[in-house]
Amino acid sequence: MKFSTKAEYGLKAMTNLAQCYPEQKTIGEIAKEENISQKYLERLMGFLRDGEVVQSAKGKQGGYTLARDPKKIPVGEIIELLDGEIAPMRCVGKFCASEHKCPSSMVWNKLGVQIKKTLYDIKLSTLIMK
Amino acid sequence: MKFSTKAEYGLKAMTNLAQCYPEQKTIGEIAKEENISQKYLERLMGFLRDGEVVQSAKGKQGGYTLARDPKKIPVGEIIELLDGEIAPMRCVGKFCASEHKCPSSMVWNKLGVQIKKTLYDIKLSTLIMK
DNA sequence: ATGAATGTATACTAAATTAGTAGGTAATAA
DNA sequence: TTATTACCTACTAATTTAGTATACATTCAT
Repeated sequence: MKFSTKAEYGLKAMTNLAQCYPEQKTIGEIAKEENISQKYLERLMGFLRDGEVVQSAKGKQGGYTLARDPKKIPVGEIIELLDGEIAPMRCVGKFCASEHKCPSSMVWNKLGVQIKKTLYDIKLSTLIMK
Repeated sequence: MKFSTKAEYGLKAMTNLAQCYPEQKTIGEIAKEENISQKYLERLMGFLRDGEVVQSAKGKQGGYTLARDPKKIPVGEIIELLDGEIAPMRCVGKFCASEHKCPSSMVWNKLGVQIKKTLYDIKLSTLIMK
């Protein structure tokens, strides 16, 4: 199990923005500093904006800022916006032929809850502490 | 972030074996009960055997058993054997152009440690408790 | 010994996902 | 009115995942 670069890039961009919060920055600046393809980052920022963890300003002098204080942005939220739901339980429901009698049906549930909790307990602010 | 079916199938097989521990079972039985392609599972079990979390007996009357008590098998170990290292820090070293000055260089470290801890704290035995 | 049942190994293929590119449109401040 | 920025959609390349095919090796029961 690992993170996609989507989540990696997204988190990098978010920690970058957290470090200048509440100032704004352009995608170009972030992409350069974090060594990410600007075009690709543009798309990723779209997901983060739709998820309301960042706010954007269009036009000249435009850019991005965090939508709230880094203390109130859980890392799990960022990851889910980019990578989809954390630790989904695929064996449940139609995927599980034995319909809820699958011997492992509770596995993903227990596991998912714990991982989710871990990732939601870590806040963006924690990641930029020195 | 999610689990691959590799990890899912592997964990299913392991919890299945945990439920009959210390008895053994054939790959065929496990594959049928868990609704997994037998051929594919054969390959996955190879990784688990190499990682010494299961033991195999060849030939007629052969099969698989857990290599140790389910209380002593962390879920994280199983997942790493199948999916590779958990939460690797891709921005470190050669992947990071700014060489250790990358503003997010500590992100994956902190995050990886926590996730790893969570997954290593959950034991196989926990997953089969009713 | 022999044969059936089991695990082991390797190579191949198909499908899905990820990562990235290309080329444009829309909005805004100077 | 122009430069700068965000925003949008379609396309492509690369990688990974999932699964199949085929053959071989080992062991037990008879």
